[in-house]
Formats: sequence, C-alpha cells, structure tokens
Amino acid sequence: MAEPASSALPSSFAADSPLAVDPDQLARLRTAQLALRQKLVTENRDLTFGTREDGSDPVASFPGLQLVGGVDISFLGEGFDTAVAGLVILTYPELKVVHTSFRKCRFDLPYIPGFLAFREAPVLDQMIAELRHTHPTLVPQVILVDGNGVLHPRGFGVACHLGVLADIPTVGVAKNYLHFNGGPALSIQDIRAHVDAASPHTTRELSLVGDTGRVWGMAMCLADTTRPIFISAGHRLDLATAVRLVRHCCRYRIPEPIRAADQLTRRYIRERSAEWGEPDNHQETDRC
DNA sequence: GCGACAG
DNA sequence: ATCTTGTCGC
Repeated sequence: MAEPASSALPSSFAADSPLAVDPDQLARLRTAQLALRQKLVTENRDLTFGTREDGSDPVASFPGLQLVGGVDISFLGEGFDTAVAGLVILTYPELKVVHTSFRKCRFDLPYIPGFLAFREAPVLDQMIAELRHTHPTLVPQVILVDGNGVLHPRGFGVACHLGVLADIPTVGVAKNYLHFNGGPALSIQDIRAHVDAASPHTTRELSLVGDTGRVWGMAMCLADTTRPIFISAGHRLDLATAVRLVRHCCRYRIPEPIRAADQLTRRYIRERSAEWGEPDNHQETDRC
C-alpha cells in the first residue's frame, strides 16, 4: 500500500506555485476518489446505455430517451471561489429546454487538476436531488457534464464522479485537453494536426488511445469549428454511446445541454450580480 | 530539465 | 473558470 508519495501524486506543482496543495489533503482526495471509482467499476457492469456483455445495445438510436440534462458552473468576482451552478433539462431529440435551475455557491477547495469534481460535483448532485424531489418527472436520463469522464489520470473525472453521486448516466465533455502520464499517446498538437488536415470528407475525430491500447476518449470537431472537444464516458455508458449522444446534441461546438447551462449561469451573473445577496437559488419549469 | 495541467 | 469590441466570413 505504501507508495512513493511524490511520484504517485498526480499534481506535482512546485511548492511556491499558486496551485501547490497540501500533500496530505491531496492524498485524502486521492483515496476518496479511488473509492468512488470502485463504485463506478462495479455499477458499470450493467450499462444503462451502451453495449452489454452479451453484445446487445439497449439504445441503438436512443429509443425511450426523452430528457437530457446539462450542467455547468460559472464564476464571478476576483477569486474563483464564488460561483453559480446551473442545471438544465432538455427534451430529446428536440433539445427544447423544459427546466432550468441555478444555485449560488462558494467553494472551500481550490481547483486542483485531477480533482475538479471535489469542487463542482457536490453542488450539482444537490441540485439533482432537489429536482428529484420537486420535479420527479423531469429527472434526466443522462447528463452531459462540463469536464472529463474517464479521460482522467485515474480514470475518474468529474463526469464519472457526478454520475456515481447522483446515480445517473453521464457523459464527459471537455473543451480543453487534459494530458497526463499513462494517458492517450497523443499531444494536443497531434490532435490539432489531425483535425486540421481533415477534409470535409474525412472524419474530424480522433480516438484517444493510450500506449496500452486503452481508449480513453474521443477528440472531435462538431459544427464548423476546427477546435475539438474531448468526449469520454462518464457513468453507466460506453464511449460509442457517449459520442453518438453528443453528436445528436450538437448545434454548435458545445453540445446544447451544456451550452444552455452555461448561458443560464452567465446570464444570471450578468443580470443579478448587482443585487447579489438575496436570491440564492431558483427554479423554472415550462412544461410537464 | 522545463513546462504543462478539465474547470 | 473570468476580464472583453469589433470584426471577418459564410
């Protein structure tokens, strides 16, 4: 069980770096993360979406899928400790927003690469719990999360983390590439070169395969951008399913559910930051 | 060795 | 993550 602390730890910032973190706390986070990951491993033996062990795919074209969720968090102020978390529910496949909710929040933990979930997932999980209570019929069947799924140093990004907490299938959608030891054998430059070289006919996507052959995720350019996004499986679904779902949700570079959540929280900050202090959460429903 | 690191 | 106008192109 004993490990050389420094090399095993994912974050090796210099002690004077603004991102330096107490090694003990880092170790605790890592332990907690691995424990949660174990839950994901066992629970994913029976995927809600994706190919099962017997080869059957329960959702060839997502029949029965009616509600897709999106989450995002926007920050305000000087530091990045105060934020507004947003949860948006869309119909599928129409992608009409039927429910929005947001919540102001403060974070105790700093952002630590590899441990984003410990900042963001708890609030989002709370919001989902609240939705379960107030609007049981609007609980989404799958949630698109702003951040990585298994494309992560320990195979457990914020999408996995939230999925396990809320017990809902999730997809990780990152706007930036997270590279780490043992990860995909591709640099961001490699990926850029690939998608830039792609003609309209060739596929503007690239499997993120590691040296071991493990497929961590998929870099893909949707809409008309040349900037890729990075898809990976979160909870209870496989990569192929995640990629297909994201395709069906994309009108622009960022899939609609996440985009809607992003706009919701930004708009709230923009319009209500003056009266910042009173309403600390809010819900709106259009149709049931 | 140095830099880089989802949000 | 956030601070930000206009601008070039389809």
